[in-house]
Amino acid sequence: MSSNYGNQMTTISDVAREAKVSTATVSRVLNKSDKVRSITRDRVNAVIRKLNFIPNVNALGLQRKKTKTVGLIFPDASAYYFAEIIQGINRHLSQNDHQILISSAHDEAEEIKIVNGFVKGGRIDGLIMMMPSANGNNGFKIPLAYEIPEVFISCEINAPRATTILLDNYNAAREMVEHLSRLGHKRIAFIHGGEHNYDARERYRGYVDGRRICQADEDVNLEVVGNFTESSGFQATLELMKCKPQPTAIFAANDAMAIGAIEAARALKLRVPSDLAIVGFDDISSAAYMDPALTTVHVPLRRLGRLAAEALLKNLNTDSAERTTEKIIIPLQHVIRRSCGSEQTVKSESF
Amino acid sequence: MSSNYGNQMTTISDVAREAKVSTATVSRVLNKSDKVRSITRDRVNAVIRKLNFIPNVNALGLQRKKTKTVGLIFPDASAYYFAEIIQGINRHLSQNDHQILISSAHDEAEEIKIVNGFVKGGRIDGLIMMMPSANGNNGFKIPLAYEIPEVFISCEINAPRATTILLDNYNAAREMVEHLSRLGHKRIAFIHGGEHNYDARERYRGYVDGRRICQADEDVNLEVVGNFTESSGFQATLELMKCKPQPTAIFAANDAMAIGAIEAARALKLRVPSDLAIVGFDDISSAAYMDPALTTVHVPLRRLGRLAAEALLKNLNTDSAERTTEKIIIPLQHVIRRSCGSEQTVKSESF
DNA sequence: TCAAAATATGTAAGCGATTACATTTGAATA
DNA sequence: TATTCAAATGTAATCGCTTACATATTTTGA
Repeated sequence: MSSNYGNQMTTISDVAREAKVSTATVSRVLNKSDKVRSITRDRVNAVIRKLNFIPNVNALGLQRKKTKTVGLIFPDASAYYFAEIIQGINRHLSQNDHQILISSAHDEAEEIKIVNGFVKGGRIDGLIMMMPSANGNNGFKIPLAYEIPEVFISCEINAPRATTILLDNYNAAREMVEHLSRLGHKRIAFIHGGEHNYDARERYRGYVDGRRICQADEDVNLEVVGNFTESSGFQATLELMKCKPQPTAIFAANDAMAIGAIEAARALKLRVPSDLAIVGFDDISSAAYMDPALTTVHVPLRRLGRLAAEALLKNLNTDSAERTTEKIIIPLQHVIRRSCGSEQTVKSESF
Repeated sequence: MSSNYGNQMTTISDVAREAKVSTATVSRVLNKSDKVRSITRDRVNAVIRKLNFIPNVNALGLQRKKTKTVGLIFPDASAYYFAEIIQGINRHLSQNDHQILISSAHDEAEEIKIVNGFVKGGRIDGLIMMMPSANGNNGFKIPLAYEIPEVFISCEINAPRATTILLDNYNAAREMVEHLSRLGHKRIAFIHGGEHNYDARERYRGYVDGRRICQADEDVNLEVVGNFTESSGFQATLELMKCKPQPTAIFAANDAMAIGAIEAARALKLRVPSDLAIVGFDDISSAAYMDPALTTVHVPLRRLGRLAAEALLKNLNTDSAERTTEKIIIPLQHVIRRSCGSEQTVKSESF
């Protein structure tokens, strides 16, 4: 049983002994202090290389109160979202010599517990949180009290001295409705992603406003609530098509539900887009390969991740008093494909 | 500039002072030692709760040589794979009070550097590596020298005292060919995933053997190399269909390439499955929703992740001398849908 | 050449925990 | 009540590193 780091950890003392200097000097070399004679520096560096010495992170963290580690919290749900964003974050952080500690939380109580452990345990220097279900008024207060830099992705907490990164869901959704309207649709249905989700709420808001602006039908029967899964999109569509008069277009709050909607249309022997136009949101990778290819809104998830990482790094060496409250909004672009029935801008998918 | 943990970190001394005991006693309470009088224990616990004390992880790591952290290395590539597996790992580890430090590496040199930093830096207690491109003979030696427990996912390094978890790609691929053969196909083409990938090589091996067993055509023109992307599947299919006589079935080494193949068939005005049967491997979530729904092999990625986490945890408190070399092979199941043209087992996709 | 100034290096305390060992406490026994 | 001994608690060293301060060395200038 038990075991320490297993093999011999080389420590700074080993290096000092071998190089015939004190640990202080080794430390100065490691930290690129300028007050070391170059001949000494070379000797120490040679030993460091020879022994393959890497400073112990725990000792560093204990002493410096910095761990070069960033915490990343995300909900269990959307694997695709998560995977893409984390890829963006990861790339940028590792290029800047920082590590990522991850954890997923189902609810806010769990989230608070995790963040609490990370921060008070001295594990992390900064925090990136993805929690679309949070909304300022449900008591999500604790993490904000900590004085490490924080970046919130897609949630509407108005966190002072933190950075919030949001997608411009509202305008993209409104413009999508306008696009459908220009194609002649009057009865444009919407499959909601669920009240508890920030992105979903914003997309819905864009839909409602777009519908009004275009003077399309404002029938509440044209709105059904799904939960971002294919099967909910399928069910929602069956529901919507019972409505009289039937909708001629369906706008799903994400691509997965749009795929379910297409499947449902097929089950109902409706042709997409001629009988029923269907559009989504996200531009997942398969959207371009489906039949018909899905008209949707492109969401640059990796870029989102990179922006989050950049924002965090910027604040990592900043005293909390100097930090500002920032909100970054990412504009979104439509990708017009076949499923909306528009022929005007059919981009040839470049294989 | 600068900043420590920001707000007051409560330390064990704060607790000791407040509870009027020594830090040793607080430590004993924290570690559930039985030699603390219950009245003292209660008093200390009350203070711990009152001050919201959480032990500093760096101090713990320095002292105990254990960080309750597991390193997770994966290649940059396959987001879907990664996301699913990590979800499985994450769930199991967090239930068992362990954190995950992630990093992605493009090549093995980078990988070695990262692992080296993690291990010698004292950051992690164990390691899970996903690196399908590794193969025992290309000098991937260094991580194996460390004495922390290791789990390798989908790679064929024969690591002593480590656990390797593999998918039963070979048999699943062979059986898929047999299935196509039973449907009457003689010219079964294969889109390879690339020589550098373990899963791809195994699937190819299964294809070759299946083809021979079924006495299907053994024409090298029926084999094209792709790279696991949709577009490579598209290109590969255009290539394959130039072959005379044309293949009547295409087996793609993963679903993404199968999707590209279907797209290509569509471009060539071929109907799937009547003109050309197409099958994939992975069972990605959209496979069931495509048109036609994709016949494929289901790969239980989350379970794979959980198994990896379990295997690692099991070894975490085991001395390296007591560790055994283990190999876990996960059997795979086919999912027969429409794209292969089989009507015998069409499972109704349950919405 | 020698003192003063400037620069390089060493010494030792401390970061926040654990733990071997020493000491105190209190219950049991005579 | 005094004595003994086990149980409870405290003291201080330690983990690997940084850094203020002390000391040693080199450089500079007269």
